[in-house]
Amino acid sequence: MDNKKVVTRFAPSPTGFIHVGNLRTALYAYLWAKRNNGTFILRIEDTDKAREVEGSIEHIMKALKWMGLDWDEGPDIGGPNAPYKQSERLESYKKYAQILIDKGLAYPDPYTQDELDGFREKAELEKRAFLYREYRPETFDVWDGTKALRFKVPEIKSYHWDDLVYGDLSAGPEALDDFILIKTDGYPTYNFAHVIDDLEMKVTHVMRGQEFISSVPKYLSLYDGLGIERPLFATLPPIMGKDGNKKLGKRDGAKDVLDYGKEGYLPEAMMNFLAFLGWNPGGEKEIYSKEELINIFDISRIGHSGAQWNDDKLDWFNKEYIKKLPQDELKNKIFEYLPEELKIEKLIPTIVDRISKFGDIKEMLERGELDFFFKSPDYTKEKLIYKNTSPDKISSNLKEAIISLQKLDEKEFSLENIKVTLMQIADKLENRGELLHPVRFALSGLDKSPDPFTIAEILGKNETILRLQKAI
RNA sequence: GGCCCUAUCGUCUAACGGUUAGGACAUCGGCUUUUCAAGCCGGUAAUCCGGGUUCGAUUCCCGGUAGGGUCACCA
Repeated sequence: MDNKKVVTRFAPSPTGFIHVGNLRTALYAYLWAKRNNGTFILRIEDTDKAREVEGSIEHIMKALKWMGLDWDEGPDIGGPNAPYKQSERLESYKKYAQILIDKGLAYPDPYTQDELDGFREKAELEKRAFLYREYRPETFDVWDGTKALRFKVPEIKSYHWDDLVYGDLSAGPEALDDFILIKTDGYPTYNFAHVIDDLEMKVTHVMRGQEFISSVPKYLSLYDGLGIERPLFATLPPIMGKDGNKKLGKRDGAKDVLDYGKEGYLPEAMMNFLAFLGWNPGGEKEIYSKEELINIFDISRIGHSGAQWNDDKLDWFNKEYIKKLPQDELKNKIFEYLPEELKIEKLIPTIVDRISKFGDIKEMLERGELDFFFKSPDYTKEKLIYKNTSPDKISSNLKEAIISLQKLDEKEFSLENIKVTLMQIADKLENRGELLHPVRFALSGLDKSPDPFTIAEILGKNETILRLQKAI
């Protein structure tokens, strides 16, 4: 096993978008493959034709690409073990099904759906798990494809196995049953298909969520029945919803991965955040680039307990990554969310300080926080007054400010110079607010706004002077 | 109900028998040029409970409790 090239796979079913829980599974599989210079496979598990949603394969691929999880083999690019869609691998499943039939380990299910429902209902009434194998027929018909093909569990026993994350895992014989290999529609079940595919695609590490633990004995009995070597298992702890009481799932509002992109989250931030949801390299560093994650990711440090989804922490990660963005990239990103008249470079620092994701810009605009730039402020005289200062005093302060600012020429009208100029006046006052507040208000007309120096710099000399004169 | 998994601040986690139980997010307080934001500094806050094992348990074992998962011709 040690010398084998590491092969991992992400195997979604095309039933819609993938959410962040799915994405973390993909991320871990990706990181582990890359860490070991191995292969990361994308395989589409489209065996449930009823639930299939059109366009989801493209959607899923788009989501993986968004976060930079490129696959080495997949339905679009092919690979040595193509095809990578289960619906195109029916011959393989048939072949292995025949092997099982020949071994006497597979048989057609003689019961109707109603009969099965009856058995299940009975078990439920008796408050015990339903086990099909208790109804296994004595003699098997020849399978002609019109009935579902079931696996005959070779040996009913407790299974113990080793998991790379959880260590020793076990399940009682109740977990073992004659599950369906091939459905009446001719497609295999996940239980059967994934085992065959993993074998043929030489997958070495199967990484999947905790919800599969109780199914593992079924797979183990199938590996045994087939007489094939099984891969290594790495079980991932669940991601819980915001309330922390349920596994994250679509029906509880788990969002489409691509929606995070639309809201202005950076893929690097999402990757970093997701990597840390259930895994931690130890130590106190938290910001890790993709390359760093690849170098340090270790299956054995994946946690065992469910982690609650936390938007605040994601926002924090995102802000950290926004701050690290190169100027031109930052500018492009921000301008994407800005109307034409506000695509002003001077505005960028003011915006960056006030957002954690680019989508927040939309809300800033809605709240009118940037109105000062293109609208001449509209306010009542009283708003200019600072505490108990008299209107006359305010006026004379503003006049002094204008005179001083006039001395700066256009070129000198920088944040630093404006600040020095205004502070010189303000410091002579009993209260700095007697100047700073009216100036800020005259320029912005807003109760909450950036500081007066910043606004003045953004507006430029002419507009600043104009608004101050108007205020007087 | 059977089977299985889990349990450290509100949240994500570190500490793989000996620490004043560490960090981050959130929260609270302070500072910085009035407001807002950002930034900086600081505070509050945790080993689920009960038994063992041990000189010593967050750490190992058992039992409870709580939470989660699973028992499909879904994956």
